[in-house]
Amino acid sequence: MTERVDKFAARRAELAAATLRTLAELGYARTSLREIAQNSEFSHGVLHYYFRDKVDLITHCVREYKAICVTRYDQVVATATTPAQLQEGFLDKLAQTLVEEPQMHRLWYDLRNQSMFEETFRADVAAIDASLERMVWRVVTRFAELVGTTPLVTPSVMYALFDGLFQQALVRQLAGEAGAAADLRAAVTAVVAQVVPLDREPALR
Amino acid sequence: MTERVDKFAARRAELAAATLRTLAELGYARTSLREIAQNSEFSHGVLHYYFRDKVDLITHCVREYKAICVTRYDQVVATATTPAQLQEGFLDKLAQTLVEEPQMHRLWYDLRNQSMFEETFRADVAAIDASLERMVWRVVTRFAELVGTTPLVTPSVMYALFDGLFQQALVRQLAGEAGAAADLRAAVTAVVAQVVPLDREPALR
DNA sequence: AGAAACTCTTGACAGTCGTCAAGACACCTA
DNA sequence: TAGGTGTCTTGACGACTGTCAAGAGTTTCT
Repeated sequence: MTERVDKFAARRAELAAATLRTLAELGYARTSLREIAQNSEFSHGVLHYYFRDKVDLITHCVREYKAICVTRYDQVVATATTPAQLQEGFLDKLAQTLVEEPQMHRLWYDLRNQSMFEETFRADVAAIDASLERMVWRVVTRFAELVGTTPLVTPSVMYALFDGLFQQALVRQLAGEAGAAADLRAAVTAVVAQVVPLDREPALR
Repeated sequence: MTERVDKFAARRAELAAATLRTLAELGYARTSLREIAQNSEFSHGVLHYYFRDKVDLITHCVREYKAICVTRYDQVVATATTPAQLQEGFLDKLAQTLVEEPQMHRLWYDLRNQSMFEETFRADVAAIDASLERMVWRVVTRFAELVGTTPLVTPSVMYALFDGLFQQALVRQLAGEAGAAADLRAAVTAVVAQVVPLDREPALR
C-alpha cells in the first residue's frame, strides 16, 4: 500500500524533474507536454495519468523547485564565524550558481513573470518569493550580527536589491559576457558596504 | 511618393500599437497574430503585408517601445532646481507609471526574459536596457550634483537596484496590493539615502 | 492460475498557430 | 474609361497544441 504511494510519488517526481529540465531549456512559452515527455523515458500520455492537467504539472514543479533554492546558503550561514568568512562564502555560492545553473534561474524569472499575467501561478510564486526574501534576510542579519551592527533597510528592500543585481548578472551571463560573475561579486560587495554599516554607530539619519 | 511612404509608415505604427496593446494584455506566451489583428481594425492577413513575420513585428514593437520609456524623467531632471524637487518629481513619476501603466511594464520584463531564451531579441533588449540605465544615471547624477556629492555605486549597479525595487513593486501592484506604490516610494528614498550621501564627505571606506 | 488493479502507449479529437496565395476593392494615372 | 498599383480580406495549408478514451502490458492479490 505505502510502497504503491511511494512509487507513485517517485514517478511524479521523475516526471517533474523532466518538466523542470524542459522548462529551463525552452522557457514557459515554448514548453509543450510532448516535449516534456521526450525529455523523459515515457510517452506524452502518461503526464495525464500523474497530473490533472498542464497547470497542475507546472504548479507542482514550481513548488518542488522552491525546495532546491531556499536552502542554498544555509550551510554558509551556519558555519561562518567571521564576517569575511560569511561574505566570501555567500559570494562564492552566488557566483557558482550563476555560472552553473543559469537555466534554472531564468526559469524562475520566467515563472515569476508569468504570474503577472496568469492568476493561476500567483500564489505559488508569491510564496517562493517570500521564502527567498527570508533566505536573503537570514544571510544579511547574520552578517550584521557578526559585524556588530544592524541592516539599514527592510527585508523586502534588501531582497529587491539583491534580486535586481542577480537578475542583471544573469542576463549578462546568458548573453555570454565573461565578467558577469565577477561583476556580480563586486556589485554585491559594494551594496552591502552601503547598506550594512561596518562601524558600530547605527547611523539614523 | 513621400505621402505613400508616410501612409505606409503610419499603418505600420498603427499595427505596432495594436501589437503592444495585445502583448501588454496577454504576455508574449499567449499573443497570436489573430489576436493582435482583433485588437486592430484589420484582419489577420494584413500583418504579413506590413511585417515580414512575427519576429519582425515584435522586434519593431520593442524598438518603438524604447522611445516611450527613455524620456520619462527627462523633464523632471531639466526643471528641478533643488534636491527635494528632483526627488519628489522622480518619485511621483515612478509611482504614477507603476499605477497607470503596469501592463506595459510587465511586458517589458516579459520581453527581457524572453531574451534570455531567444537569441533573436537579445540585441534589442540589451540596447533598451542600456538606455534605461543611462536614464537612471542622469537622474541620480543630477540629484547628487544638486546635493553637492557623488553617487557611491556604478551606473549599472544603480540601475540594477532601482530595477529590482521597481519590479518588486510591479508584482505587488499587479497582485492588487494597495500599498505597492507607497512602499516603492519609501524603498527608493531609503536606498538613495544610503547610496547618494547627503553630506559633503565622499565616504571612501 | 485467474482476476483485479495499476501503469503506460497509442491514436485520435478539436482547436490554434504562423504563413501564404488568390482575389476583391479602392485609388491614381494615362 | 481602361489599366495599373497599392491595400486589404478571405480561406486554406501543414504543423502543433492540450486533452482524453481505448486498450495493451505489467504487477499484485486471492
